[in-house]
Amino acid sequence: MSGSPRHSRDDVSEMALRLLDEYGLPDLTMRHIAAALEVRASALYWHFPNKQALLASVSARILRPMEDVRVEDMTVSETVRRLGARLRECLLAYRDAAELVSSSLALGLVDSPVQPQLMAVTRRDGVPDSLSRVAAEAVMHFVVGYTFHEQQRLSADSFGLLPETTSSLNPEHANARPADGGDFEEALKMIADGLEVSARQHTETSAG
Amino acid sequence: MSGSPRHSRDDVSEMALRLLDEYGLPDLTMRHIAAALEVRASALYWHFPNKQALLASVSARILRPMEDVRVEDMTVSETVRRLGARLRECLLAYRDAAELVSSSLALGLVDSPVQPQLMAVTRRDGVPDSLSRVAAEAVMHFVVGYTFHEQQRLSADSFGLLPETTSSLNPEHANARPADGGDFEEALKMIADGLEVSARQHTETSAG
DNA sequence: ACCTGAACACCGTTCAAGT
DNA sequence: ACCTGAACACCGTTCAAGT
Repeated sequence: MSGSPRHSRDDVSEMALRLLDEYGLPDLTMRHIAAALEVRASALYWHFPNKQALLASVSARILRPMEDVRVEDMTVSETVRRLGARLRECLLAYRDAAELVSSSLALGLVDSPVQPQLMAVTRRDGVPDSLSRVAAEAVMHFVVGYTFHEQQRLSADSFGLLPETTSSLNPEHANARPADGGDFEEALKMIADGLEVSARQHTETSAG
Repeated sequence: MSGSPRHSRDDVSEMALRLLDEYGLPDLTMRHIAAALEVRASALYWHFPNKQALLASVSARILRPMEDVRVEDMTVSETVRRLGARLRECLLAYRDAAELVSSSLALGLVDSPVQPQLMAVTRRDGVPDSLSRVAAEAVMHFVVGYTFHEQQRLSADSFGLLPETTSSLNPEHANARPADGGDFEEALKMIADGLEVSARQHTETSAG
C-alpha cells in the first residue's frame, strides 16, 4: 500500500499518548515511540527539538478537552469547581498523565488549563484579574498535585504493592491516610470560597 | 588518615543533597553520588534498595525544617499561611528541591509536611479532622506545584533561556504571565479563608 | 558489614549520509 | 522533506566475589 509511510508531528504525539496509556511514563522512550511508528529514534528529532518538547505536545493533547467546558452561565464558584473536576478527569483518562502534565506545566511548556475560562467569568463579575490569576494557579497546582498522588496510588495498587499499608488497619498512621474522592471536591470548594471572600473584600474596599 | 572510609545512610543522603544543590536533579545520578563518596555506584545499593528510596531520604532532609514551626499560639488561618510560606522556603533553599519533593510526595515515600501541625491547631479549635486533612492537601499540593514552577523559571533565567518570553513584551500572552511573590501569599490566604468558611459551616450545622 | 568489578540492558542526542 | 546508520556519552541495577 503506502510506499513511504512518512509521519507528521501529530502522528508522533498521538502514538506517544497511546504508548503512555498502555505502558506508562517510564517506558515512554524515544526508541519505543519510534519503533511503534516503524522508524528510528533519530527520525523523531526532525519533528521535535528534544524529548521534552515531544512530551509537551502530548500534555497539550491530554488537556485538550478542557476547551470544551462551557462556563458562560456559571457563577465564579461553580466555574472553579467545574474546571477543577474536569482537569482531574482529563488527567485520570490516561495512565501517568498527571505526572507528565505536572512537569510540562512546571517547565512552562504548556498553557494553564484553567486560567482562560476562569478569567472570562471573573471579568464578567468584576473580579480583579490578579485575584483570578492567583485562584487559577491554586486550582491548577492543587488538582495536578492531588491527581498525581492519586494516580500513583492507583498504579501501585494494580501492581499489588502496599498491600497492608493501603488497608488502613494501622491506627498509628490514621492521620496520614490518603484523602478519598469526596475530599477532592471539598478542597475545590475551599478554594472557590476563598476566592469569593477575596473578591468580596476587594469590592467592599474599592466601593466603600 | 582514615584507612576504611565506610559510609552511613545519612552520609549518603547528605552528600546527595549537596550534589543536588550544586549540579541539579538531572545530574544527581547514582554514579555521581558514589564518586563524591569515593565509592562505586553499586555500593549505594547496600544502603538503599533503589534510587527512589535514596531520593526520598533527600526529600525528608529538605523538609526537616518544617518541624521547627511552632504553631501553638496561632489561629487556623495564620497556621495555614505560616506552614505554606515555610514549605516554600524549604523548597527554595536547594536547587530543584521542589521537583524532587513533588515526586517523592506523589510516590507516597515521604509524609505530609503540613498535616501534623495544621491538625494540632484545628483540633484545638474544634475543626473536624476531615476538613483539616483536605486543607493540608490543598496547601501542600499548591505550594509544591507553585514552587516547582517558580524554581524552573529561576534556573531557566540563570541559564539565559527564555530571553524575550519572560520580559512580557507580548500583550497577546499577558494572561499567561507568571504570578509574582505576593501572589503566593494571596493564594495561601484564599485557601485559609476557604477553610474558615467550611469550618464555620460545619459548626453552624452541628450546633443548630 | 560494607564494598569492588564487571556485566546487562538500556537511555537521549548528534550528524553525516541517503532518497 | 523526511529518514537511516552509526556512534557518543551516558544511565539504574544485579550479583558473585572480596575484605
